[in-house]
Amino acid sequence: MTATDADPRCIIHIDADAFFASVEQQDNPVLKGKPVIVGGHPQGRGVVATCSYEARAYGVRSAMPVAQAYRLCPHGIFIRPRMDRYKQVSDAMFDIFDRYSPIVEKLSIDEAFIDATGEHGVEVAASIRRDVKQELGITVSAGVSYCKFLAKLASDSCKPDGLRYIPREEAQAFLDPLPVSSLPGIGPKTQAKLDTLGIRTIGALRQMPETWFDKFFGKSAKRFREMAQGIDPEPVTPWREPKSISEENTFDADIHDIDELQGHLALLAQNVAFRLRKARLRCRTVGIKIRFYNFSTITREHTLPEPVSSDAEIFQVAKALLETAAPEKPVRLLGVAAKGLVPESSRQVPLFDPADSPWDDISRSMDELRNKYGKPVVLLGSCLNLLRGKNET
DNA sequence: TCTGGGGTCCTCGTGCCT
DNA sequence: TCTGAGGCACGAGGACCC
Repeated sequence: MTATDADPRCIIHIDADAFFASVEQQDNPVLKGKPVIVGGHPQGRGVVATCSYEARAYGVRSAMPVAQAYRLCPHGIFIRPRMDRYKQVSDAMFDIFDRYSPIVEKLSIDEAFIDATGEHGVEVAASIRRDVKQELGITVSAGVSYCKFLAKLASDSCKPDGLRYIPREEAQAFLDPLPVSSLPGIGPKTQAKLDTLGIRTIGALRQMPETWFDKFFGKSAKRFREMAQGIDPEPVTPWREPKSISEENTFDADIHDIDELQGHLALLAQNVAFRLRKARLRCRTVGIKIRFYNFSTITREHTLPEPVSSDAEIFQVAKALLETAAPEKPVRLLGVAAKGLVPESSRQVPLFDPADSPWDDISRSMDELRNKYGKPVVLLGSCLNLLRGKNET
């Protein structure tokens, strides 16, 4: 099969332009036309989440340390992210997508694939762009093609505020000169390895024999070989079950004290457990992540015989893992993850004791209080120790 | 330069069981 | 009883994405 074979699908990829920064500029028109940088504090450890195109003119990029962004653009307007507000605008944007197709795959807060098979894709994409601009005041770029990854490459190539269609007969000519890193799944490490072999473009990659793909990419060989040929049979999938829920925190200053680490761990465990219950899920595996002062990172996890979702049970496992890991170097980041997710109803109930775990009742009561008064109102004992320490300073 | 947070997927090593 | 092969689950870590 080649890119010229019949594939009757029509897929649109929509990607908001500098989403967080655009929302900030829309909410506060004084910011329009100015270099807006959304991310951590300029004197802190954060990175840039998004920046306006005015900031990009100074070399500021996403994922760049904020301190570096500050050096490049000291007169930039640095804003802390307001995720709740971005989520609101995102929901409104997805409501617009839903008007045009029942098959919408959410890739992230500001990006989606829309299956427009049977429609005139370019006209649909143009209408969506117009609606989003009129109703929400932000611009989105759209790519239209017969498969997902080409639709995405199309929208990437016309940013900002553009619309591009890649028909089947032009796919190979479009792909061949692009760098290999344009293919989803080829990041800096794989790109560097390919570079040492002299393979720098998708066209060069496409020329490699099938046996070479098998050896280089292993299990993913078929997918990369097909993508290089403009083939991507992946359907637009409206909903996927989450595989894990995690929360992590980078500290303002590295922490050495184990009690203080446990306090942070309790807060993280509690937030993860709260999100699990909100999603009506339980987890079988609890993991922790520790990143040390020198950026070396370790993970530890433990699988339980029965799935859990209470604050106390998740914290107990996380605490045991932290004790096993016994970090001796200063810690800059701590995280807690819940994996092996199963529906809430899947916990086995003992034959002669129909009651849930005693922690379930406690967690339910805590959730009611949290929902009423906000998250921090009920805290595990270890968190209280942490806050007590903070208040004393 | 100095690296966030929340995810997914893959590979590899190890231990257990048959 | 011992040994090796194969399958499987688990755990750790790397790479990647937005």
